[in-house]
Amino acid sequence: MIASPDRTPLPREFFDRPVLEVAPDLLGRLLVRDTPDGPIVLRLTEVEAYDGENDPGSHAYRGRTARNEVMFGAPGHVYVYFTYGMWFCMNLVCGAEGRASAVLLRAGEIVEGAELARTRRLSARNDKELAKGPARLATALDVDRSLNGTDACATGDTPLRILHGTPVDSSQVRNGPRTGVSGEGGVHPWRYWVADDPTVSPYRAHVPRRRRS
DNA sequence: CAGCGGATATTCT
DNA sequence: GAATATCCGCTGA
Repeated sequence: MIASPDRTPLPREFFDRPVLEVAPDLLGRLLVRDTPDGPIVLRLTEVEAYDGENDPGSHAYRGRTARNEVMFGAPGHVYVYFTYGMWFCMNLVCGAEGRASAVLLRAGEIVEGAELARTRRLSARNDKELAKGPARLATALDVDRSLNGTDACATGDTPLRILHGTPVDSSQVRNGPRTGVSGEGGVHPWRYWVADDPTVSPYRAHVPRRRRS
């Protein structure tokens, strides 16, 4: 008998810990996105840790900028960035305020509201692909710049909240190199995923691509 | 299935 | 000016 997922919110203290502790602990948690048409609920299956100013792969590595400002703020808030000219990706800020670490939400399983997610993910060939990859996840949950800086731990009127769900047993957590991270930052095995889960994205090493003339 | 290149704009150097 | 925490569609096996 499997216990049903715990639908109570994760407290802010959950995020106020070192990011390498928080990241694997996020697997199996539930993200609730309230849209005008109804809620979409996602079970997290793949995440990546970025450890502030010490981490060459982190957006915060070269200090505070307009883009990464939210990373330097309080834990439990949402950091959204825009990349490759087309895509949004979302993170949850971790550690004490000023630590500038965050967890990139890379993939998950839509457990409720799949019909709503499908309307934005028309290229997905099946429901397992709806949120298989960080930009796909953000697209499926209708996450864009407007959610940057919002509080995922706030009670009440928030567009996005995170719930306890059912944490994944450590025996089922795998880890390996981060995806698409260039240079020295690529060496850290700070990508975490649920073993054998079909919604986890395929690993791709970073490939620098020159802009066409 | 793998490999490739195009799309696209913000961000930082 | 160059790189990017990516995805998609096409090609060839």
